[in-house]
Amino acid sequence: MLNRPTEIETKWQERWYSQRINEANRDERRKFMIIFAYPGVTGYLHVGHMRGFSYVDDISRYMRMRGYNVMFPVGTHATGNGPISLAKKVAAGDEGIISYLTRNGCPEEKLKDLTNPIGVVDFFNKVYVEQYWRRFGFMADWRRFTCTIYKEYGKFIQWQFRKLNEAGLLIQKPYYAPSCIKCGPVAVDASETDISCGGNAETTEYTLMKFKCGDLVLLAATLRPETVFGQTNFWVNPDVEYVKVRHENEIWVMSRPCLDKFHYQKEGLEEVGTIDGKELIGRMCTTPMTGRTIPCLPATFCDPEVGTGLVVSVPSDAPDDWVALMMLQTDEELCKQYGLDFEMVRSIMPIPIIDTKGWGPMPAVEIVERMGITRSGDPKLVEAKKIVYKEGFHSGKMNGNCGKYSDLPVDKAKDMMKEDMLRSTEADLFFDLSERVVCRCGEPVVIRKVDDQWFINYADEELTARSHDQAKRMHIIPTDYMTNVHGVLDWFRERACVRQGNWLGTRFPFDDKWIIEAISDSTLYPIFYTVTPYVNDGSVKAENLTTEFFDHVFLGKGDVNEAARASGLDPSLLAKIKADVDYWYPLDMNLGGKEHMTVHFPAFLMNHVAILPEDKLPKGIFVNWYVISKSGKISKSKGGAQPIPGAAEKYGVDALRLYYAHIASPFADVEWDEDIIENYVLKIDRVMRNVEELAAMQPASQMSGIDQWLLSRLNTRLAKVIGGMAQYDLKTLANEAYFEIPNDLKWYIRRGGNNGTAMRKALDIWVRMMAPITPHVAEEMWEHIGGEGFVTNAKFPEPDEANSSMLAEIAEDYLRALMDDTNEILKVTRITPSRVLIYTTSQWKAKGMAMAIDMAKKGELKVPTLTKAVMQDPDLKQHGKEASDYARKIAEDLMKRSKEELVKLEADFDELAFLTSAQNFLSKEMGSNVRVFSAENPEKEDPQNKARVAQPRRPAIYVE
RNA sequence: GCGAGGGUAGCCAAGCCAGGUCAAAGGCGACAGACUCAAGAUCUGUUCCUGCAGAGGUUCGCCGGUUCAAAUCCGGCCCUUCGCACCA
Repeated sequence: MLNRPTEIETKWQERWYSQRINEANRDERRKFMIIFAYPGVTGYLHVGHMRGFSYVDDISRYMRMRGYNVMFPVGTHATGNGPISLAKKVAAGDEGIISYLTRNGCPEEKLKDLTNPIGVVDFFNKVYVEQYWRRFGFMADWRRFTCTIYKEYGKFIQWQFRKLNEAGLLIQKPYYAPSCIKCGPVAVDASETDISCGGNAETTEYTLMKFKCGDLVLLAATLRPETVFGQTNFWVNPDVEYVKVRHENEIWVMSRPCLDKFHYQKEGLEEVGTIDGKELIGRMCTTPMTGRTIPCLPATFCDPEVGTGLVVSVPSDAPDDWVALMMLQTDEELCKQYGLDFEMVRSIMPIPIIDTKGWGPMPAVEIVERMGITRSGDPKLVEAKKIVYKEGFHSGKMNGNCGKYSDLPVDKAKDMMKEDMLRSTEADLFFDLSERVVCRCGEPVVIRKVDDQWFINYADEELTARSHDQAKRMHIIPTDYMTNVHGVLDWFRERACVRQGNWLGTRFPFDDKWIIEAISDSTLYPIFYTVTPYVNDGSVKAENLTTEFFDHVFLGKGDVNEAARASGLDPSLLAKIKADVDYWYPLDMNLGGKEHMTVHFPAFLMNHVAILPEDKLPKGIFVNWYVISKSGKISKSKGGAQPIPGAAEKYGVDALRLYYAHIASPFADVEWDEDIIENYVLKIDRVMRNVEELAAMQPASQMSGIDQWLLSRLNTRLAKVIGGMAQYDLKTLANEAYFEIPNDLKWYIRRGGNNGTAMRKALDIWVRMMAPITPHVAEEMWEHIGGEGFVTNAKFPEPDEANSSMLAEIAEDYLRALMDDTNEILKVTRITPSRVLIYTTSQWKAKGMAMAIDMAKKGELKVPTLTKAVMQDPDLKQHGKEASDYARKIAEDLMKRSKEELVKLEADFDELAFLTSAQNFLSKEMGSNVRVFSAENPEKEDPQNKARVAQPRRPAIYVE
């Protein structure tokens, strides 16, 4: 056998792929189609990504060994601006990106290809397929590869959108989206793919309320429109210069940063001048809705960067306002300075507006007092605001001061009052980010209004209901997600599905200015893999992929000849493709990382439900967790993780695959730790040497007890593995095949097993069990033990009743327990034994046990019942108190036993004969002479009268 | 804020849904022994506490409950991780 992993990998990959056993073609077998959610082309991937990918290959290999015709296609997702921005940087000679590329193995001469986005995509497509997936020996059908920017893929996506439109699921309405002022829309997310800072920012919706102030309109931005009835005054920052902005017939006042941002959200804003905050102070303005007159007062906490830089004061419910008001009301000097009438200021009283359980009428006043806050800018105010807001929002009710909104819960009143003010044009909307966000290009990110944004209406009730139904029928792993996915489906709303700007992707079929967005073009795609081989071999071209083509092959619409005419394809080819689609689809399993739980998986499901007939809806979802580094998630954009080819070379592909499968349940994050990987490298090596040594064993015709034991054990393990794999439990497979079975084999050898015939059977089973997870070394071992063909194509072993031997398993368990007991005695007594004497149970105890088991099986076992029965039996009765003590003891013991254990205990197992046959083994193990007697043997040696404590399955032991 | 997960021996990690075979698989580490000139590999034993006879005691985040019986079921609490929409 070869022993260098890389040699083994190369050898078998060449054979697999040259014989094309990885290619999936329709035949009579049951089919199984599995994919992983294709990765985005954003640069080099890292060892963490291989976790989920390798699960798919493990499962696909297992399923093919179980007799399924398995299709495992791969592809990539290149939609978006990732490739564009990468190409730009390479073109600009950015040193960071170039060092990142070369460090990951990009040859110098390739760099020039990476200066354009398509070059980037082509390059990485090759890297993913060759350096990752083929390198890992995947049984993927490479002929089916596709990428989201291929023009044929685009045809498919356009068809998908036509179908969504026909289903009435495309809608158009205004949208407020984060957008770089230069690059267009960006994703604001913590991994900061598009942006260089501000990943945790959220979009906040402010209600802009208008306050008439002479010929001006002051705009106050608020998150709490429901507090209108509690407004007592207006806050202006005296140190800020505000701008006057003409909008239609009004002159609005706001801070300059606000105007800068507002431009992206509102048409027709024209700056017509500026006004100092100081000038506004002391003026009176009119509140919206209530039409009251309130004064403008000075406040330094008004930040021009937040909202409009102008704030309306609700001291009853806003701690900031109450504190500022208190300060002003006790500072006559300051009031004078601004020319304010001190008495007027002092006469301002908070107006209670919300009743909140556990609070008085004015929570802000209350909490400020409780927390001992006395001045603006106190950091405790942040917390105070949070508490009051939260309590009020969730459990508050508008009180009698609130006109027609009285008695409404706060969360309802909030929406109603906002809507009412918007309708009466007393308010407007303004969106802002909760923190500063900067694009990768260095320009700020703002919220931009898009008037005619297209959405996919995932909120559609019928679609949602049907998706729920399908989700219930699906095999969703882990089971937690099976329950959770329903919540997600309900929460799923309209989703913006197209965008403008410099992006790779498919043109929106109804309006060329839009490009279909990155998530919307990656939901229905698994079905496209049924067509890709024909695209890739040239028999179907982009122009053939007409609506009629897809309607016919995917939906079974229309006559084949009509569809052939419309698509320009031969009817026989069309019929063949349709038959393929009907054979392969639905998709049996879609595996993806946990990040897909709230967006990709529901969208994947809903698009299928929206477009495809019932018999083509997906059947399974598998969610896997991450490999993380010590510092947190290994991030694509931040790098720092081991490149995949380097890891493959260093550890060997099979060791890595075993690591992924065995290190933890797929539903837990694991930490990448090189020392742990090394252990798996050793494990693979050990297993191979094991097989080599065991295969050399000479055949024997006679089956001994230990031979039977070995085969029976394998049987038991197989049953467990196959049971687990019904849930794709790769960890159990890995644990049994690579850890438990080697331990069994060790025991077999230790017990003197040396039957090559039995071993041959065992190895045949064992090697096949290893084939799904570590296929390369499994092939190597399979070849070595004389297996036929590829183990990849072999059947997965199944438990064979003929190999099962309960007695053999009972015997070895019994022996182990005896050895453990003896060891414990030796440990406690610190005796180095010169002689060990063992006594098996006496007949009357065996009889008592049988009676107890009988009762236990009927569920009648109780201490008094057994004691009574025992004392009525003449054989037992003669042992008097010893018998009744024994009865109590075994009754207590057996009541705790499971059914399986009772069956084992009941089995007719001859302890004396077995131990006698194991006498030599025990002597060798103990390093001393071991002798076995029946407790009833009158000839026995029994210096300390130990024999009488012997029980069934619990021999007495004497050491000296 | 909304939603979901997790806390198991020195460490990693099964077990929990279907309570009893659980002082709790497996791995790693550590210690001791065998083999070896030696190291490594391999094999054997030990690795919560106590114990000179195979036993007993206390454990599965904390508190309480259900039960003959709880790591497992129920309630509350503490800590922690994750997802939340133009990243896929």
